[in-house]
This record gives sequence, C-alpha cells and structure tokens, in this order.
Amino acid sequence: MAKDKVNIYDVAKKAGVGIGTVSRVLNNSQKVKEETRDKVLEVMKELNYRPNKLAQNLASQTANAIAVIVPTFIDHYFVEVLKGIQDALEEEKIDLILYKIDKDEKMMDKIMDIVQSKKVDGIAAVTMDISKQDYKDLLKEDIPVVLADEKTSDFHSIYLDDIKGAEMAINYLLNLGHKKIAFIDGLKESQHGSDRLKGVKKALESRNLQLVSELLKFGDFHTKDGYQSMQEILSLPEEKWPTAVFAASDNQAIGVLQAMEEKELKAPDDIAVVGYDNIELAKYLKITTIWQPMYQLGHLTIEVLLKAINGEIEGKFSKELELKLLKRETA
Amino acid sequence: MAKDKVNIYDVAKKAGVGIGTVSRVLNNSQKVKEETRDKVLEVMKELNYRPNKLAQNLASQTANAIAVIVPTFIDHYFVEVLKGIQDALEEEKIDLILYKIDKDEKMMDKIMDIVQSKKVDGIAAVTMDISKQDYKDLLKEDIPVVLADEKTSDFHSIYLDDIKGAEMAINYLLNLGHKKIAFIDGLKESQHGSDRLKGVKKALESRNLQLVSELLKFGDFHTKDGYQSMQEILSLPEEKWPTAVFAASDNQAIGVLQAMEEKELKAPDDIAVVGYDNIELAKYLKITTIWQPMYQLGHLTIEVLLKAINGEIEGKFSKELELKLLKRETA
DNA sequence: CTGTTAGCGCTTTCAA
DNA sequence: TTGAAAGCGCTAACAG
Repeated sequence: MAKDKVNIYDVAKKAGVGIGTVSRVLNNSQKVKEETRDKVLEVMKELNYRPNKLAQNLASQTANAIAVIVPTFIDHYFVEVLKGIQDALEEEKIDLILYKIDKDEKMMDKIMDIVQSKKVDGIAAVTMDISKQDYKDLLKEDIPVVLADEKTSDFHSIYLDDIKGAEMAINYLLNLGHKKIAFIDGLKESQHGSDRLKGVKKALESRNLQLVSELLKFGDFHTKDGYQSMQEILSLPEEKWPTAVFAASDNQAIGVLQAMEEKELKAPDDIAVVGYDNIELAKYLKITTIWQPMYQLGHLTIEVLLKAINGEIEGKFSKELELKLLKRETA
Repeated sequence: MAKDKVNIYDVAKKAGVGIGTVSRVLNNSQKVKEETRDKVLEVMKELNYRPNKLAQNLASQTANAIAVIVPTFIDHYFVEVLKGIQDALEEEKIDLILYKIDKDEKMMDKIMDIVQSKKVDGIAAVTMDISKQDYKDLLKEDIPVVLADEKTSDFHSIYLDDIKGAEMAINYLLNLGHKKIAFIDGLKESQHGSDRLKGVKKALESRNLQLVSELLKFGDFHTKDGYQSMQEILSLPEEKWPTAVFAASDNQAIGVLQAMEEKELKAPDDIAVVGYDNIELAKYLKITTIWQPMYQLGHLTIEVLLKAINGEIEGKFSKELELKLLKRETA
C-alpha cells in the first residue's frame, strides 16, 4: 500500500511542476520563483522526500565521497590520523569510504578498481607506499590522489621525514655525551625502518662515530621485538654495552625497558632510552620519544584532497610535517 | 584524444556483441557461450574497462556498501570494534562508509538521510543510543539496522550488560572480603554510567551492604576524573576510607592509582582497585579490570548485518556478549 | 545463448 | 522562470 519509494516525479506531480524545477530547488541552482520553491519544499516535506544519492551521483558525475585507503591494520597508530581526517571532513557533506588494502601485488589493481568505480571523487592513501609500485595507470586518471606519510613528486603528498627523526634522536643522545649508542630498528624492509637507519648513521657519522654492528638490531616495531633485541645486547660482555638505546618505536622502547628492568638497570642512569611515535603508554612511562603529528597528517591530507577535488590546487602539493623530540625521563 | 571513459557500449561494440552480453559476463549471470565470454573478457582487458559502480548500483538497486555510524569520537575504545568490523568485511566486496554523527536532536534526521540516500544496503550503529530516540521512521524503512552495544528489541542488537559487569567487579571485591567499597562512576547521564551504578548497588544489596554516598563519585571516564574523585575520597577522615575502589573505566582507575601513589598508598594492599575496559595501559599496569569483547562486538555486528541484508535472518537477532573479569595485580 | 529495450532517479541543456 | 527531453552507465526482463 505505502508507496515506499517517493521520487522526484511524485514531488513534481503533487506540486504541479516539472521535475526540472524540483531538481533546481533541490540543488539551489538557478532561480526558482519563491512561491514555486516554497510549494515544492512543502510537498517534499509532506511526502518525506529525500533524494536518491546514487541517482544524483550518476547524473552529476560526482560521488560526494572520498576514499581513504589504509594497509592491513587499523591500529592505534592510525587512530590519530583518522581523527584528523574526520575533523577535516566535518561540515563537508562528503562521505568517507574506508578501504583496507593489503600491500601486495594486487594492491594497485584494487586501487584502480576504486578509482574507476566512480564511487569517490578523490583518494587519500595512508602509508601505502604507492610510489614503490607501478602507478602509471593511476597517474593517467584525473582523479585527485593525496599520499599521506609518503614522499613523492608524482602525487600530492604530506609526509614525515624519518631520516630527520632518527637524526634528532641520535643527536640528542650525542649531545648528552653518549658515544656508544645502540639502535633497535623496525623492519629492515620497511621504508620507515630503512630511513630511520639512514638517519642514525648520518647523525653518527657527522661526529665521526660508527654504528657498531652488534648494537644494531631489527624487529617488527613490537614490544617483544624490543625486548628480545635488548636481551641480546645485554648478553654481550658488559664493556660492549651501549650507554644509550634508540628504538624505532615506543613499543620497542618499552620492551627495552623491560629487558633492562630484569637486569635491574635503570633509564637514564644506567642506559638511556629514546623511543619513537609518542604513544599513550610512552607518555605514561615518561619515555623520551620522537613525536609525529599524526592528527595533522590526517587533517591536512583531507584539506588538500578537498581542494584538489575543487580544482583549487596548481601542480603537486607537497609538505613535510615537523617532528618533535619530547624530552621526558628516560633520556 | 584518449577517450577516457570506456563504457559498456565500447566493450560491446568492439567485441561485436550486445551490451546485455557484456553485462552478463560482468555479473557471471546466466549462461554465455565460452567463446563469446572469452572474447568479451579480452576486449575488456584491452580497453582496460571497469564497470561504473554508481551505475551498477542504481540499476540494480543495491549499494554494495554498508554504513557504520559512530558518535562523536573515534577513540581507542572504538579501534577494536573497527578491527572486528573490518575483518568481518574482509572477503566480502562490500564498501564500508563511515559516518560520524553526534548524538543530538539532528541525529535521527541524519540517519534517515543515509537510509534514504540508497548509498548503503544496511546500517550498523555503534553505541548510538538510538533506542532512546524517536526511531519510528527508521523502523518503517525496510533497511537492515544492527545496533552494537545497545540493547533493544526493535532492531537487531548485540550488546554488553553493564549491570552484570559492575556486579562482577563488586562481587569479586566482596569475595575478597572488602566491605567498604567506593565506586567512581562515569557520566551520570550515560547509559553505561547509570547501568554500572545499578550493578554496583545490586551487588552490594545482595549482601545487605549499602553504597555510602561519600564513596560514590561521577566523572567523565577520563584519568583526571578518577584522579580528582580519589583525591576527594582520600581527603575524608581516614576511618572513612574505602578498602577497595571500583572505577567505571581503566582511565579513571589509573587516576585513582595516581592519587593513591601521592599518598604512598599501594594497590591492592592499602586499597584495592578494579577498572573497566581493559585498555592497553591496564594490561601494562596490571590493573584488575572488566574486559569487554569489543572486537567480537564489531565482528558479530557485521556478520548479522550481512545476513540480514541477504534476508537470512528471521525476526530480530539479539545477543549479549559475555564480559570477563581479568584478575591482575591491583585487586 | 544473445540482442534489444525499458527503466533506475536524478541533472542538465534547450526552448519556450 | 520553467517544462520537456536527453542522457549518466548499467541491469533486467523479453523476445527470438
């Protein structure tokens, strides 16, 4: 009985106008006589009419939505970014479609699917390492793409400099007088891991110091990796122990601290510790760390994307966000 | 030059078939002679054709997407839920549109917008307290709706029982021999807050005990709220101090612990402390707490939603997820 | 098995 | 200002 699907024709008929007019009041486009508009609006209310966005989008060739693409996990790292994204989208009546895409061979294909599906007007890819893939197909499309946490000149890009971050940490320790510094890196293969290693070496070399191979470990950014690495280091003869440890993530730094605690070693007195990320726990444990502006990263990414969609950006936008060393109590 | 937008007609023409056939191979619907199908597939590859989903959706009257609606903040509480949602969506080729909607007067209207926009086939609302609103319009629509972390019989619903959770905590303390127990609740107005208070009273009364008004505090679930509340409690004459404190969130429990530390009070020896949520930090600080299965909540919500969309559910699905008391070192 | 045709519900010229 | 008509790109009968 209840004709569930009231459409623009129903409104037009009941209001005694053409669908073109209804469409016009819907979009506030062109002039519509106030009297007519009021009548239409009234009927829309009566019928409880709301436009079918799918149809609007198809007809207008815009999706009123953006895609945010993230790799495998929505972890705590990503929460701040997402908050920034959300806030930047606030007020805009633009939908956020969240895609989780693994970084494998099929990655670019899946992204192309999204692009050509026409369901979104723009794409924000967070730490997807797109610049390491074959992205020429994506370049051919004229859809705006912003890469967050990834530096490249082929797309708009907002990024952090891991090399600098690592240098900051090491220089800080160096200035404190430390000379034997251990570095517990993340995954060797990850961009973050390799860049942070570069930064460490660079900082050390600028003082004519070398990174001792026994004091360089790799892990997966997790607590247990830091714990294991530190255990290995502490199993070295004591004279080889470092006076400071820089961990590529706070989680690893926590593992380091645990390994130290088991040997009744205290930071910073016995061995100083610096982490990376500034996670909640780091604040609580008063770990000196490198803070990354994740919220800003998300926010700016969307700001740029929206501007790009509106054609308000010339060329490729590129911006490095500043890191900060948070001096606390472990170093 | 490059005719960017290759559509189904281009494919049909080049393959020498009708668009109906192309559509059939696209959807694997009906039989298509293998030879024809191969030809079409080949042409699609050549032309790098990918279907316009907007058009597909409009024509097929399905969106291939679901909406996940959450209130103001994507906070750490929500991360686990989102992970569960994501994992449940894995394999399905269904898009996830994330809507953040404030719980104000406009809430239901915004939700109706989403429903009638036809952009999604179903809705998962997480802790939105929809059952406290005027939701009859939503009920009229025949779109599947699943409420997560909210109990109701008008929609599918997956929920947690805060009353039970609070009872568990209090009973645990009672069994440990505590009789003077303080309760630091969350917001008085929140469903969680009021239910947990009910649970506390219920558990106490079952042993003929009363909740002393001086030992009942309200806060906003944050660390500083717990801290302040505990300070107030500790400013009472010492004979009025509780021997145990139950905080409605781990964050508040941490605040409690801080306030105690300042007075050189230890948990559990001086005063026992139980939290709620099982956040990361609680694990690290070894806080005894009530664990809520947030990941499962997200996962099951989507499972149910997908089934409902496929018409595989009779009546209203309703399930309570079990809480667990995690016994650690503060109580 | 497959081509043709009629929508899906809107936006957008084009005239009037 | 406004109505009519032509799409947007695809799905889904309906014949054949």
